Amino acid sequence: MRELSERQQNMLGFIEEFMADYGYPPTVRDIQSGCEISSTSVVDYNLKALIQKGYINRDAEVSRGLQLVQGTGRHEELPDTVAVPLLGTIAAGDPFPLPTADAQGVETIDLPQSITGSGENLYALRVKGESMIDALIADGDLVVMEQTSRVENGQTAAVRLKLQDETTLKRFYREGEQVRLQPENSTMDPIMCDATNVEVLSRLVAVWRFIG
Amino acid sequence: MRELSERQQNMLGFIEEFMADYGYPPTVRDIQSGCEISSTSVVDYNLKALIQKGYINRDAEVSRGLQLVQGTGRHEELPDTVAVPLLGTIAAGDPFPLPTADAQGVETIDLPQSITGSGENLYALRVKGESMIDALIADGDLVVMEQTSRVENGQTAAVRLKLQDETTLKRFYREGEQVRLQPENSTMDPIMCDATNVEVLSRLVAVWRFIG
DNA sequence: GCACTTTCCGCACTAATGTTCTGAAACGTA
DNA sequence: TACGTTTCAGAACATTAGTGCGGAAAGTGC
Repeated sequence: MRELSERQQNMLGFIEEFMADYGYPPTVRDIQSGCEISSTSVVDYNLKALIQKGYINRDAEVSRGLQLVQGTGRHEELPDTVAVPLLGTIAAGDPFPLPTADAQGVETIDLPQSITGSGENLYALRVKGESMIDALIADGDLVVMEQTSRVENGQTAAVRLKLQDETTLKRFYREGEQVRLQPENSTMDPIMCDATNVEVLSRLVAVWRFIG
Repeated sequence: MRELSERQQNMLGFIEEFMADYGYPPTVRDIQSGCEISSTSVVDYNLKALIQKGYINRDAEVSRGLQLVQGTGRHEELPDTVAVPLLGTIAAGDPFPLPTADAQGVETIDLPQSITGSGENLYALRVKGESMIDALIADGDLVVMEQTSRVENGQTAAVRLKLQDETTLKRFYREGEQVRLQPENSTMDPIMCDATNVEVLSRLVAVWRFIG
């Protein structure tokens, strides 16, 4: 994607604006007057440049035959939501699931992009039972996890205790050679264990409880 | 919005399809061949009918000068998200806020339409402090409420105890002349009180906890 | 300066395209 | 059947609008 001259930027902006206003693309002469260009052939010349550089498509001999190429505009709308795969349920005692290669036909849930960001490495699980009540997560809640092996102190993570072969969701604090795993619920006591015994599986990104 | 003849329905469908395919509207002759119509004047005639009936707009003497009128199409996409007003914070002891007439400039949060439904009467509050820990709601959580005075048994609602002048968020069970208010956290005891002393303010629809 | 490329200009040409006119067919109603 | 309205047909017309050509201006590297 090469750079655009000032005139080409003007034209591209005008085309975007025009299409938003009118719902159909401008003619060569619309662009000419809109961008104060002295000749239609100059518009044609720069439209060809825009095609060459991959910003628009154009159907020959078709009036208003312009199409904006997706992903190049400055004023494009981002999709409102990201589809996050819902990989199943997590129940007390179950090993914490990890995302597998995207199987087709997996159920997904839509989450606002403003919250999920890019949605990379995210997956969701439905919580079954009271196993996470100490993390203020109830039966039926939806938890959104990000698969990662690195968490910051104070973040909530799904961790596996290797020796005990247990998986649990706790706040994670590295304290020297030790790791402190702190339940969300302040009335419960933290667990201390050796850092080598702790494997971080994923990070809690969000909890979504929806009451019909 | 009057009814359309078969030909007009065909034409409208063709226009929608064409615009989805090409990104710009069809010409009169595109419609003519696409709908197998024998004359451009017939297309023109029926376009005028579609304008008359409110399905499209048309700019005179402008090639491809068609615009679909919003809200009339069969294949239109619904918006992905609903903007729910974020009316402020709720802290321990505060009276539970109720939505006021839509003040302009209120911050909003986008929630997926699949979850919120129409979004009628919904508003959101940021939870401050541990006041709702017994409802499994943590500091910083976002609660989505629906303003209503009617709740079903077992739903979680914001209720005001008139005599005590207290507001609280509990599961609501009507039991004859009494109301049982049950904390979400099963280790805590329910409150029983007289039905006349309980005013339902709003219903908990969702809890959203997001960890940066 | 000189050669070369990029960009611009004005204009003319022609295809694309909306519009209109006359009349006919189809349809409903008295 | 007679009449008015709606819809369709075919053709011609008038703009609209894309394209191409010769040449000029502006920038670039030697």
